[in-house]
Amino acid sequence: MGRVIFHIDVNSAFLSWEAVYRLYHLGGTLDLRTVPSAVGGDQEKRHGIILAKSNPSRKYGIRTGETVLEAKQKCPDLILVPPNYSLYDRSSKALMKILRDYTDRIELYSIDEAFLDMTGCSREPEKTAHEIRNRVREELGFTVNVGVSCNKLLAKMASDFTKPDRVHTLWPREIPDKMWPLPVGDLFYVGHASKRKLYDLGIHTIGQLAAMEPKYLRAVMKSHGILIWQYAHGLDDSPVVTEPPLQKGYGNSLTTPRDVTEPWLAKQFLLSLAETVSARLRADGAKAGVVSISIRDYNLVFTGHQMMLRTPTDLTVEIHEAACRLFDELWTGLPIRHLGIHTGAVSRDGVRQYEMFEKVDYDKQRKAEEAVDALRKRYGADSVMRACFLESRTEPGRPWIDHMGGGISREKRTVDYTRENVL
DNA sequence: TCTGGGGTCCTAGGACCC
DNA sequence: TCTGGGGTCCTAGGACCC
Repeated sequence: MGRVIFHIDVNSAFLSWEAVYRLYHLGGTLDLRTVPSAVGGDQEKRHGIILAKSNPSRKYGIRTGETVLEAKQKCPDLILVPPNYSLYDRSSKALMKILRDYTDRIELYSIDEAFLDMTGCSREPEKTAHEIRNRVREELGFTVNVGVSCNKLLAKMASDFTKPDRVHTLWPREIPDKMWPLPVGDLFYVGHASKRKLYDLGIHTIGQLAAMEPKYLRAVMKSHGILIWQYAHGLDDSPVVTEPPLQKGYGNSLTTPRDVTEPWLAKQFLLSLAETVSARLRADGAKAGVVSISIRDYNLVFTGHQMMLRTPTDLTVEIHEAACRLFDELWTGLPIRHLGIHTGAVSRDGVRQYEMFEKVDYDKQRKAEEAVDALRKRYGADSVMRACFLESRTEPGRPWIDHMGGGISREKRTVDYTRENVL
């Protein structure tokens, strides 16, 4: 007996959730979904890309990922709203709660997508799919597409057919009719680079890809060639994974409001990033054995540098120290647009190996950072702040570093808990 | 055209070991 | 001075997803 897999996909998730919020929680009268509108980042802070768009804005050729500026040029009347991640989190949880009424074999694929393993359910799959679709619309106010098939790949391809508020099947026998005529770039895991390679080979549709000799694809595209060839035939036996796998790494990165040319300022941004990364490590009881940084310069050229730590750590100070060393080794002096810290080689054994000559007293430092974590959890991220951030905030001519504190007031409590480690 | 931020996996090359 | 082959670890970079 074959499997039955659903893929649930929220239509224009960020935008729909904002639209519903404005209608039902703020009592607004305009439904953003009915006019050209989009969720986009703040241009002032150089975060200006389109994250989600309404259906009517499709007519203007607005695409997800393009700059807010481009979108505005295409449609001057475009209504832009800022992202609201806590709203998305709540909306996602409400959706998942409904889905759990149908099965507990759910894989949360992303904030707005899930796979359901419906194998063995007595009801007809399409009927259940329509019930889910209707319930989400009626109870939550936004719409979903449901893709129905026998594996995750086909279910996902199916949910991407016509939108919104639709159920589509893509059973294996339907592949030639429903999937093979599609442009090859629509296939899962055929991104920009693969698409270009395939076009160079004269492959424009999924059907043409399916007709290729897999050995040939392997020669051109390595193992990825085999993967997408299998996908073009609808082959996928990956299971619906209920338990989220342990995270392999923790990272934070940011586009600075303006290009950074001074090392001290770059290192201050790195401190801010080290704080959030290490707080997440501590919250998960994890330690990182590798620290890496990335720099994107004003020409948008990406570079990275990494190092192994002698001892895995979850301390802000140690991750920051490593990041600064890497920065000094990597930075060529070009103005910086984007900075990132990523950690890897994560261990979760809960013990700290002590070195012969510890630079910092781990236990003492760990307690201090833990105390700050607790305060921030209770009173908000801005409740505790390093003195260096306060000072730089008030330094004349640098008001733009503001965002690092999220706009704190000077009256708020500040604890400089690692004076000696501040730059 | 002037591109955010969070991840995962794969590959190639160099260092090093036997 | 020149020379093999196999294996592991580390790093850089690319590709993909949302």
